[in-house]
Amino acid sequence: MRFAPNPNGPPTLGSTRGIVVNSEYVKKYGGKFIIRFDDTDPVTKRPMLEAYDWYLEDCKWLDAEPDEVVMASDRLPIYYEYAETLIKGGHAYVCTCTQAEFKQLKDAKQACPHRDTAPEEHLREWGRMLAGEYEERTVVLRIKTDIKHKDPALRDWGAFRVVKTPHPRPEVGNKYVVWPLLDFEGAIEDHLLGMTHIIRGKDLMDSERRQKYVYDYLGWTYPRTSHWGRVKMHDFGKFSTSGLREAIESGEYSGWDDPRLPTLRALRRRGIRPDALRKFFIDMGVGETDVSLSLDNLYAENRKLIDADANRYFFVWEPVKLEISGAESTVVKPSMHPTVDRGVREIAVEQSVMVCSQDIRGAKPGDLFRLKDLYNIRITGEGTAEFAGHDIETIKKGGGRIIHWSPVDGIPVKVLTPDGEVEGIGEAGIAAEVDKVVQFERYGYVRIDGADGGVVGYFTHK
RNA sequence: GCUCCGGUAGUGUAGUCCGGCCAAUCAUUCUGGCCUUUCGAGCCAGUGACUCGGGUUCAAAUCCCGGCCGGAGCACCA
Repeated sequence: MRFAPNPNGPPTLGSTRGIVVNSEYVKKYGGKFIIRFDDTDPVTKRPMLEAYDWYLEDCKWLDAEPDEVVMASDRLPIYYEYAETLIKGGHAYVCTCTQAEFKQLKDAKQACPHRDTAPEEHLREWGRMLAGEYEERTVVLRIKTDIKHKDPALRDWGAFRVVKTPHPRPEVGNKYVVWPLLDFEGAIEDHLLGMTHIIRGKDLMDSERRQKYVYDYLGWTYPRTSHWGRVKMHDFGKFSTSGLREAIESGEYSGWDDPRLPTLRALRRRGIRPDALRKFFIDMGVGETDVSLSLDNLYAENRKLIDADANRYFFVWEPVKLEISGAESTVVKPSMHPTVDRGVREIAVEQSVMVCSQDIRGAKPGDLFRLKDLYNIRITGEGTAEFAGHDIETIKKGGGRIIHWSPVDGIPVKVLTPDGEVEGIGEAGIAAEVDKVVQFERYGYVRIDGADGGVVGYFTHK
């Protein structure tokens, strides 16, 4: 099995499906998992040097460490060799039609003038291509299929073109001016790497039919294939790698791990666990149906994994101060977790606390509230309340609400969410949870990213 | 325009190849209940689907034909 990305950006939720599903088959049935970088386009989908490592990192994180890593840009001489074989056999030809000319002929099921000249001539022209004697977009090597094929997508397709922009990898640089297109590179590699099965997007369905011509000419057997449909994520808008890159460069996003992005780096930073992602994609299966999915399932899986480990804390957003009269100073000790015994936290309270403004908005004097783990209060005015006893039962019977709160000397906390930033105040203990996922009660799970100069958290999910 | 795929509850999925055991699986969402000093977790219950029309058959989600809807390919992108 293989996963064959173009490293022109970091792995996203979409790539994850390829990584997880392919690697899962290997785990289940044996065989090798190979990651092959299809980095044969130095211009339109120019690879990013950092992204090679990002893919490897993320694969490892996803428990999908490849048995082998191949970079297509290292292997151009191999592709040239097979191209030559095909030319000699009369199965490929050098075509100097313009794109528009060829399209017109192809749509009319007509061969172009170059198609039927002698292989020796094409071999000579191929040599000139490799020598750099042709400019970009003036020449292409085509694979002969059936120019009258009823499906226009299968008629004589391009296998190599001229690109004079240097490749971003320094070890490749400007070594080559003739680059293979995906259908050719992939066809050769899948055979050479001993691929028995291919699972990929259904946008590549016609690739199989095109590549089969090459396999037939070379006497090879095509791997077994299956395809999955288009994936739309309604939690994220439409995005493309190049579009994201622009938005990041313009400062719209903070980087490739901005919590608003569907990249794996962002999800990791938000505290999504790799096993949740694996389960999510394995459960999704490999149907050819187009899916429009919501991340609820992923979040639900993740919640099951993190809940037992997530310590509870109070975090108050849109904080407002509430003065409480008649209460004694005290230190409360709420537990870290409601069902798992992991000790307690200590919070000192004098005559005031911070609460969420939305909780007391509209409250009238006389309304009863329970400050969770502390005591009952009765509202007496705008921003003021009075102590109303310790007995939880009165709240349960009287129907007052239980709300959370924060000490007035708490620490500032900023949470980065897919919908923007939320600022507030929280317990001091949060600062000790860096790199862990905690649950802010009545808010959601948050991964604490840093605590220097105020706590910054990445919102995981509710 | 030509060609190729697909269509099971709000969402994803099992079942479709080899018709009956499918008044249709699982997960999630939503609703309600229990429990609980979280609007969290756990437990319980409920709502909710075979795209439509025809055909074959004793019997169709499953096979055939047509319509409708959705997606993809027809690049010197991957």
